[in-house]
Amino acid sequence: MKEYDHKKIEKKWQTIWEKNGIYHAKDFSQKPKYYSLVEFPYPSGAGLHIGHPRSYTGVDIISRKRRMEGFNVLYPIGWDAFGLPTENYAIKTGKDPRVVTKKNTDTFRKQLKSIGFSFDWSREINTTDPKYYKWTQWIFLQFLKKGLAYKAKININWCPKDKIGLANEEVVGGVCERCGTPVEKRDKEQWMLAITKYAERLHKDLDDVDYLPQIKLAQRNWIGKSEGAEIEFKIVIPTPTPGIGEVVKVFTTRPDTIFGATYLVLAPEHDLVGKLKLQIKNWNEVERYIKEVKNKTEIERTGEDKIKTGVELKEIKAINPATKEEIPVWIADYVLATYGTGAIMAVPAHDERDFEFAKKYSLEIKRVVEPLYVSTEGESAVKKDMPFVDRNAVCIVVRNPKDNSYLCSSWKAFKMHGLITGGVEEGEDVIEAARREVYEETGYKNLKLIKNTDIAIQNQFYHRVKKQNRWARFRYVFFDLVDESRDPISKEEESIHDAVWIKKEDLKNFFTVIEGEFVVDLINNPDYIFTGKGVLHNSDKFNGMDSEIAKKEIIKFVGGKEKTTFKLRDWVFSRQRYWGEPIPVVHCDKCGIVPVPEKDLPVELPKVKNYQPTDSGESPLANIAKWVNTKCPKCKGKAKRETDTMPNWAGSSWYYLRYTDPKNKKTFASKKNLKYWTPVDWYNGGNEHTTLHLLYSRFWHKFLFDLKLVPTSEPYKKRTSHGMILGEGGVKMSKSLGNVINPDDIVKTYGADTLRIYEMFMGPFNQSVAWSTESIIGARRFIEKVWRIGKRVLEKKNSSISKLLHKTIKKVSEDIEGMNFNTAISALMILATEMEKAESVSKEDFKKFLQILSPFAPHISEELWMLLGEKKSINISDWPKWDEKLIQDEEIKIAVQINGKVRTEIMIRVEDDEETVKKKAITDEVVLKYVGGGNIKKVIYVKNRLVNVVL
RNA sequence: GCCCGAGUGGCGGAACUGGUAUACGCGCACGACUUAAAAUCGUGUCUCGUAAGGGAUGUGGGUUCGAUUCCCACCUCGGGCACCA
Repeated sequence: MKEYDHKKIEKKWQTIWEKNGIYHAKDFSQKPKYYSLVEFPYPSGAGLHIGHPRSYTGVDIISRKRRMEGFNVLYPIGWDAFGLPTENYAIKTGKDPRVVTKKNTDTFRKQLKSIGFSFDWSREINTTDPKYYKWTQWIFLQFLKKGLAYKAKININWCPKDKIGLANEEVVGGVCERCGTPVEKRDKEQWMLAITKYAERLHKDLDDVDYLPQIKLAQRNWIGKSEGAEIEFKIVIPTPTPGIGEVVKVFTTRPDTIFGATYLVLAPEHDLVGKLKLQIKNWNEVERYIKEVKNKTEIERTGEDKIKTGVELKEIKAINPATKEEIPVWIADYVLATYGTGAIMAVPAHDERDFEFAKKYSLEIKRVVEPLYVSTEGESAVKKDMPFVDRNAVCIVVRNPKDNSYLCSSWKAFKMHGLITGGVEEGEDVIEAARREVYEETGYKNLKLIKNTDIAIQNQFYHRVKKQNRWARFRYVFFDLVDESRDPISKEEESIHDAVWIKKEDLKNFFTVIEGEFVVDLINNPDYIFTGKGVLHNSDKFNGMDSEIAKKEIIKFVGGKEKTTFKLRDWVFSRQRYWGEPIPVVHCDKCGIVPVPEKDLPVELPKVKNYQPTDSGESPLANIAKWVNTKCPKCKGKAKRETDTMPNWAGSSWYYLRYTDPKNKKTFASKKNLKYWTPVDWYNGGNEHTTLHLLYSRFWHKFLFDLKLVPTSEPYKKRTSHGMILGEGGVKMSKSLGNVINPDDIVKTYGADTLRIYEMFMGPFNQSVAWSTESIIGARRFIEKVWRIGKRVLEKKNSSISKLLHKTIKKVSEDIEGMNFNTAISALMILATEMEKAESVSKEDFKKFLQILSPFAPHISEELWMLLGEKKSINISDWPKWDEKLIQDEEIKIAVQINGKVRTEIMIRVEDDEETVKKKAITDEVVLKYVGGGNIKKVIYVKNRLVNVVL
């Protein structure tokens, strides 16, 4: 047998596999189907990135295993070829994007084939192929028909230098991604897709799919569901005019705080503002502010030090529906026109943003929710079924300004550390009570009042002396010590607790009371804003009510209604670009927007001379009169074609459906094929696509489901993601850093099998890892080791290493399912080393090894498999099963710990019972030495793991 | 600021559900084979200590017979979001 020659072997098998079509998915089969999917690549001019094979190998391994398990597997590939880089290249060089794309996909195809992926190449698709985008356009027309595609004037990102509208993805840190110019806002008519109509279902149906938890979370955050209420505030204007400005609707998630709503804020763009032009006394100022906001750049609006600004609408008031009081009305750009109702009730005491604004403009701050601390442990735990006795109390913060320490109380009878507290008697002033308590408990006399706050907490506990459940409200009062003069305190007080001075930085560790955290926060941050749940206060008949319960009650009380709002916005679906699917509508003066009849699809992209957008920011298509001017399909009169194109998310929103029936001319995919193949069983892709692409395609799928065009409501059963491959040293791989690795070089030097093994071995699949050319050699050595063993097995045959083999079969089988490819390979390496050490290895055992190796390294496995006399490809052989009985050990080594430290090991038989093992352990020489004359307190036995002897 | 993810040898990383920390690989050192080198194989490789023994999983606490794993606080790195009421 010859030396291992990866070039020859890999080329040979790739050719044979292709010729025999062993990776072709059969439409309809007796076998169960399995649809595994990877994100199809964007064929850039730079060629395949070293990161592509990571995801593709991972899913290739799963697909290969499934084939061997008897599934009819669909593992397809194609090209997501519309997009910016190609277009920019065309602008620069004047080359036709079709030609560039053809060249790039040819390169990619060749590269992918050289790595030996088991793709079904007969189903290759390309989003820029008119035969494909005909159906992208067709689906768009269905959206249009159902009223889910519409035109709207919206505020878009505009680059004044490139004179072009930018998608959000093209704005990085407030500047144009391409030229670095600060981005401006501009109103422009755009096509929109009403994804928000599906927000609730996109959110809820995540419950039923098997996505990694982080992916579900990211989707949920992006959709941003929040439940709250819509509440109307009456507007009071000096000269009432019927029909204008009578109410403002606000959206809030905290209706429970409405008694603390001390002003109203409208977004500057809010409808009402213009309507009240004549009523607003300071209209000039208001108008100036609105203009200013409109002209703010993205950087100014969202930049680091975004100080809140706003203007009061003078003479305009609103009525708080809970308190019936008049409150001022403001406009401010911290309120977004596009979220909720574009107006808020501001509750500065319980919202950080409102607080910041209120502080700046000296608006009223009214606290209406107070945190509740309930004692549940120890002697002060609240007794069940016992009524509460209400109590007014005070919590006194006394600071010694000399050393910035605080007066605390330490109880003698039990471990309790807190501040000085005490009850406020009927008719007693709070400050008086506070001074009295400090004096009685500590003897300090000269205190200077710093702040009498309206901050309070509520505390439910059991009073162990008075034997009653207490519900106390502690007001916080701040004093500074004037001098240290002090009177002696009573014997009784002395016996209960000590007064101690604690430095500010030590307070956190000192307090044992459950509200200690609150106290420390309060001392560190006098502007304490409480945004949590609690108990209502200052809220009339709702006082004392739990804030969660109060939400519903108050909505009823003020006549509001429960309302769910989403962060998700409708999808801006048009681009003023050349290299995208033309939006298939025409504009007719008489008939308005008219869809292109389905029989006339596709609307093909015409050839142009110049790919530069026009001066007005229209797509270059607008310059081609011959193409633009057309007949109206309805009235046959003059009409103009829409020149906007679709974003490059369009083609990828449904491509997985096309794979099931890629050549169909009558429909995007036949029902029969869709029924057989969908949903996708396992979809793996990059983290960067967990929000947009995944959400968009789920949206399209649900829409098609509603039209009864696809059989399931979700496209993907399972979704996982892979980590990036970084350059050496953990930095990003980029041309400018010169650390780009070309997969071609690796395949040439080390072989595809080595590349595959290395990429799977280098680290956990879902985590980013740094590339290391130095380390590849390990993967290569492993492959060579396999070759050497194969050579020897061919020459002589013999005994069996079945125990380790079966353990490895189990480990590899399970690890593949969990995408723990690195540990699977580690197990294969251990087995290979053992096989090489063994005197001999039987053919049968080695073949099983080859089978479990084959998904990772298909070429060498196939070569050795055939050399061993097999006639049919290893790829369609049966996945080996492990024998549970063979895996069981009879004797095992377990650890013996003394006080949790491993001191020795003993051999036990697996069938030994606990007593036997413990006896064996405590009579062990080493253990006896440690025990000496001492007592053994306890012996813990963890089955087949260890014995811990506690002395 | 908020939300996710991650911190383990010289390096990439392993450790099931709280149960022998450092598997596997790279690198390094020594040895075998060789005229020699490469390749390959073998041995060793967390750290302090001659040893007995001690100390180590970002830092500091806690729970436990026992913590990389659970809880609390903090630090660093990576990614996402960014006034969403």
